[in-house]
Amino acid sequence: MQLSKAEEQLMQLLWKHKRAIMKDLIEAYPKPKPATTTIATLLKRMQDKGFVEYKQEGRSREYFPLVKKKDYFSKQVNGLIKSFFNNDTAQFASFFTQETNLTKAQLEELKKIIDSEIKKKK
Amino acid sequence: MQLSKAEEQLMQLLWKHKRAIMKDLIEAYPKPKPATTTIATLLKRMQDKGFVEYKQEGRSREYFPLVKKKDYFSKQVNGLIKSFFNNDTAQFASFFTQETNLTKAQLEELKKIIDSEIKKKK
DNA sequence: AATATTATTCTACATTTGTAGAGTAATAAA
DNA sequence: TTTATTACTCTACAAATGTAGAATAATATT
Repeated sequence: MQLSKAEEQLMQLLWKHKRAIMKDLIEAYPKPKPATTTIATLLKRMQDKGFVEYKQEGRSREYFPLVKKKDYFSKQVNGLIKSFFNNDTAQFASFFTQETNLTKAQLEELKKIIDSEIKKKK
Repeated sequence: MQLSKAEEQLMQLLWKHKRAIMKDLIEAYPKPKPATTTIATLLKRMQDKGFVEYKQEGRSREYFPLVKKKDYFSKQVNGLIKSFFNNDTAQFASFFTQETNLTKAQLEELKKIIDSEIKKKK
């Protein structure tokens, strides 16, 4: 099952905090902070979906992510690549490189990374 | 406004066909083809959202996309980069390069593309 | 102890989404 | 022209989502 938009936003906060009680999470929200009950609902749903767990800590709970941000992100990107490039990762990569506004310096940087990846693969 | 999952899937078909009447679209669906009315509903909603338009062609309509696949895709990727990498495209790029299973050949290929991009920027 | 504060759960409700039947108009076939 | 077929629109409805008030339990204040 997937996280909805609102859930994903909250997940980002959790990833950032590593572990957090509801209070912290709400504080982390910008301007029109949602009601505590809203967050409570989201956390509960995220638990049901298996993305979050908590540990009772005194009177409150310390929530923490069950899935790594990296893994979640990878899944997202792969989903995109799958539907838009028919799973051809390389095609995506070249598209990305050409369509994104990376500066020359960033491109150089990227090239360096790719080079070291190539070496690793060897 | 955004396309929902089902709408996006239909959009992919439209992008592939360039222009198509409902019949073609339904045919393009795999195994458990949705009811015609389902597709009709989706097309209507997509119109409301401004992603699709049609031209009456005899007794049926020829539907066509109003947004380019490329643009739509870019927006998706940028959304991801924004929420996961705080808008740091380069960081995303390096992450992508390291986490994706590109073969050595694909990496070489990508490197070539990046090189030509670098030259373009120069 | 009586009361206020917190942290959660329960319930609720408006939207959005996925799916499709019923109805209708236009056209084609008998 | 009577009937069947097509191509839609309208209406419907269950599930998922976004949001939050009311109720409750546990704890902290007065």
